Amino acid sequence: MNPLDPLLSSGLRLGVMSVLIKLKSASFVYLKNELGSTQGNLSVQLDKLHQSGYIKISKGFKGRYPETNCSITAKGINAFEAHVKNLKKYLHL
Amino acid sequence: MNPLDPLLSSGLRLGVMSVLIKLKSASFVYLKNELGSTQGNLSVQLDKLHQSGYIKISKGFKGRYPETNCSITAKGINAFEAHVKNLKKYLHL
DNA sequence: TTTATTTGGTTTATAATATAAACCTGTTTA
DNA sequence: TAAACAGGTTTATATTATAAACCAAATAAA
Repeated sequence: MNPLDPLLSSGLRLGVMSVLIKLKSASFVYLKNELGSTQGNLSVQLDKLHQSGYIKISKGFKGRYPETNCSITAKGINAFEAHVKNLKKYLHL
Repeated sequence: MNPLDPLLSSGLRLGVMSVLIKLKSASFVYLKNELGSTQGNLSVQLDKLHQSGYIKISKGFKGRYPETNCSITAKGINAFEAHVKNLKKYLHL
C-alpha cells in the first residue's frame, strides 16, 4: 500500500482542495461557509497548503473590505490526483 | 460537504480497515508488514479502532508465540462504507 | 547453561496537528 | 462616538502521531 499524503488527510484541507479543483478560485469566506469551518482553523490550514505549494493565496479588497482569494497550483493538482489514485486502492474502488 | 470521520482520516487506520474489510481477519504482524508501519504506531492505532468499536482484537498463540488477531465489526463496516461514500464527493468520483 | 538474539508486542516521551478562544484592523450602523 | 460587524490572524491548549525505549517469552549461540 502506498502511504497517503498527510497534507491531504485532514478533512478540512482535503475539502479546500476539493473545492479549488472544481472552482479554480474561491474566497476565504466562501470556503469557510462551504466547508463549515471556523475562521481560525481555516486560516491555519490554508497557510499549510500555501506553504507546501499546493495553493496560491492573494489578498485584495471586495469593495472596502479585505478579501482573501485562493486557487490551486499545478503542484496542488498533481498532489490531489495522486492522492485520489492512492485512496482508491484503500477504498477498493 | 459532510465532515469526514477523523478516525478514518489517518492513513494507517484507514489501511487497517481497508485490509480488514477484505480479509475478515488479519494478525498484528501481517498488518505491520502489509502497511509498512512500526509496531508502536500500529499498536496505538489498533487500540483506537478497538476502543471506538470499529474492530475486534483477540489475543492467542501461534505455536508458542503470542499472536494478536484483528477483525472488523458491523459498526466498523458501516463507518468504512459511510466514509467511502463521503470521500467520493470530496474526490469527485 | 548462561548469554545473546529474535518474536511479538506495549508503554512512554516527544513532536506534529487541530481546534477554539482571544485578538486585531478597518467598516458600518445606531 | 460608541457599539456591532466583516474579515481575518495569532496564540494557547487539546488531540494525535511517531519514534524510542521497554518488556516477557522463545530460540539460538558460546
